[in-house]
Amino acid sequence: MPETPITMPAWLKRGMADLFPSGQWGDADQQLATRLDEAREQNRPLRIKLGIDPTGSDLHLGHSILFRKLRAFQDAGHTAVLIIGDFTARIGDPTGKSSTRVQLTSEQVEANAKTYLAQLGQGQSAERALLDFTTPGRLEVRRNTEWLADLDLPEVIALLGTATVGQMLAKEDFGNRYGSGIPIALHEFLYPLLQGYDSVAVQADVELGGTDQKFNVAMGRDLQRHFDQRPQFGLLLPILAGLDGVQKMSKSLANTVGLNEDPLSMYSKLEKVPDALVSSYVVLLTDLDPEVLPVNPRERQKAMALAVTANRHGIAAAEAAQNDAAILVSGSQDEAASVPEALLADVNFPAKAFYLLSAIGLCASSSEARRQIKGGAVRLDGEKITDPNLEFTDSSMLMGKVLQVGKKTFRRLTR
RNA sequence: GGGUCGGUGCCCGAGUGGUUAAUGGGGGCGGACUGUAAAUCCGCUGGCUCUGCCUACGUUGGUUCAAAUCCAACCCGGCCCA
Repeated sequence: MPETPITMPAWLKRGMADLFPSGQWGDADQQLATRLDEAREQNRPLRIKLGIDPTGSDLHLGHSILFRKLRAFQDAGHTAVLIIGDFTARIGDPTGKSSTRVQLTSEQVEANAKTYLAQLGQGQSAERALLDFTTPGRLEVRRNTEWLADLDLPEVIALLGTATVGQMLAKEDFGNRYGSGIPIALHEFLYPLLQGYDSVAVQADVELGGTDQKFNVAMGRDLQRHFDQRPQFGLLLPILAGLDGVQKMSKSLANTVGLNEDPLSMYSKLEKVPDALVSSYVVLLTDLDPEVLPVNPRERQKAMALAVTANRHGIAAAEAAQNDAAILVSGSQDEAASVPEALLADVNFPAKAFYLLSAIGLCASSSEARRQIKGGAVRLDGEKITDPNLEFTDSSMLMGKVLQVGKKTFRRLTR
């Protein structure tokens, strides 16, 4: 006789894109709410797995969706198991065809892992931290070299034996690549298996991931069964759309907001995300009720940008950023407090305008700087510069002035 | 291993001996407009303290006054065969 279905708490459901298995009825292996309930009764926290590959140095808002959910589990008393994929990262993720796969050294991987942890709030004040690093029992940080580095060939072969080529090709991206003649290296097939094996190694009850991770998370379930463990639940969250509003937020697409960006640039980027994205940003990146947002689309953007920025930097800094963003656009730079500074010490005088822009990093190259000037994008204290070769004889004539490229990139020149 | 087709700028993709930093599209950036948006229109889109110079069409070498374009070897990939 079926039990009454247990409703899932709101914190769990918020933003959720997929949950499997997710039967309305069923025992603790079929229904996450039941498993949560069981955990409470037995006073045994669930183990919530989230894996990250330390292949870069910056985390962005897209990542933070997952960390926020992980944090919600922590706050509900469960154990976050953060897996740093140092093994897989070192081999180099082969996804993406022609790019030479950079083999990261273990030193680089470890350095990246450290910056990740710092961005998540390790060693920082608890209120700003994305994860709870301090409450005992709430966080385990594990590196998968711990169990992957020592697998021997028979074990690897056994792992490979648990899946078929057909299953692999059923995975969307493998299937697409195969279908359109883009090479797939054999060892790429090993990745889902290794990620699944991570679940075995840490005995995960739940694995968090983006919706693109469904295959890998499901693989974890298969492997756990294979190793006589209770299979984990897969809780998938949406992939955050990037600032372009179309593609996923990804550093290589240059449409990200970094977690350690200053409040002003964070706010400035967020307040102009496409209207269609505002609600999803609110749901996925804040605790606000989307219902309470202003109706006016412009005001919605601002409210969202303020909330997300405040989440990271505190409400005071976020409000200052909002204020400064408005001031900067209206053209009165002098009143804005939080304009990032640029050091004139890096510039050799006399300096022509195009060289100045590239020397302080406002433009990617001096050719780029010439183009921007010719395109009418560059202003010094609000006054348009039209001649790329305009020469500044020494730094004193520039001190304290605000140099601007386009509508939203500003630097205050200092020594 | 054999056959065959192919490797061009951020991406796709033209170009098959000579005003070629290389058509076109996408993307990106900038300008106008606007809601700091979308849509639309316009411009730009290798680098260099730049009236010029340098580096670019898988790699290396060769032919030529001249090569992304011809030749050779090599590297890498798709497909078919084994």
